[in-house]
Amino acid sequence: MCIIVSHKLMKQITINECVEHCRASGLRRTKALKELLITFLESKRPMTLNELADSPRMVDQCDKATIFRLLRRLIEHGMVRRLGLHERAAYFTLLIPGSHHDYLICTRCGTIEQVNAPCPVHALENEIREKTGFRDLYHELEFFGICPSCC
Amino acid sequence: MCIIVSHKLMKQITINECVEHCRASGLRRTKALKELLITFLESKRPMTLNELADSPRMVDQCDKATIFRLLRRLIEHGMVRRLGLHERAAYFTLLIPGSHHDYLICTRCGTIEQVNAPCPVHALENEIREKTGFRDLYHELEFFGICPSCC
DNA sequence: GTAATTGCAAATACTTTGCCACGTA
DNA sequence: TACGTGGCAAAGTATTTGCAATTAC
Repeated sequence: MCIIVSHKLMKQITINECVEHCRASGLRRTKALKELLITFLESKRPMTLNELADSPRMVDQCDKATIFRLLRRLIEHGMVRRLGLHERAAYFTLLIPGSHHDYLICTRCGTIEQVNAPCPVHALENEIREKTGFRDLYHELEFFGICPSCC
Repeated sequence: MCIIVSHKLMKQITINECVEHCRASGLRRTKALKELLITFLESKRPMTLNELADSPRMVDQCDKATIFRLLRRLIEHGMVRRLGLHERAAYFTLLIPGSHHDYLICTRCGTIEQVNAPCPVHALENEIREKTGFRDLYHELEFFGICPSCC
């Protein structure tokens, strides 16, 4: 069995899988849905609503509100995730030297608490610093889930 | 030497240190600044602008615009950090089963790229799942820094 | 035919700035 | 006194919704 698959073919497979998954979830097979999925698969990094709407595939193709509602449906069906711990608003944190914290957030009630455990990413951070040449490196680590009270 | 310090005293020390640090950076010793720092130190978790403005210490005390500008100054002086990889807008990402990525973001030019290394937090994630009873746990990990092109 | 989806425009919400008064150094 | 800071109000930008028209099934 051949495990060497062209990226194009791979993408094609994944797109069809994605569309089928959406169909199975009750979504309709619309052009906007397919184009959005392709845009995501081609991007390799998280995208904002504006970036999605302005991408070559979607501009002049469908309204920003449509993409917004598509994203919402895809999130509801677990196919898309909205990054970060914000509900619209930005979060700020005080930086105390020598004090780093990771957070555990309930996606249902929104509670944010500190994780009281040694942060396991320092080694990777050092590796990245050495290999990429990035300066002033730091990281953010958040765990999300449904807390016992909300289960 | 006594290492047992009351939380209240500890906080007092930290607040004074913070205020002094601000003074050394050229900021003025205003009431709003001190109240904001105390609010942060009392919260133990990241806060939004609205949360800060509505907190008991700050409500009816100073304007939201004032807090906004204070936060901006504190960020400029490296005493506060704004969480997440957003410049105002939310980021979305497609969820492909079995595919997890961490990201490396340049805080100067905004470039976002995938980190091609095994993610080191699975063990901690399992530990959190067992110890806290959170369900449907997942995590986000981002590294921030200044990329070689921007240095 | 029916129900989901879309476009357009309007409403919300969060963020940011202008301007002048005020307080800190 | 001089300049950073504050309050208030308005502007700017992102998100979200209402409704009628359209499209997928």
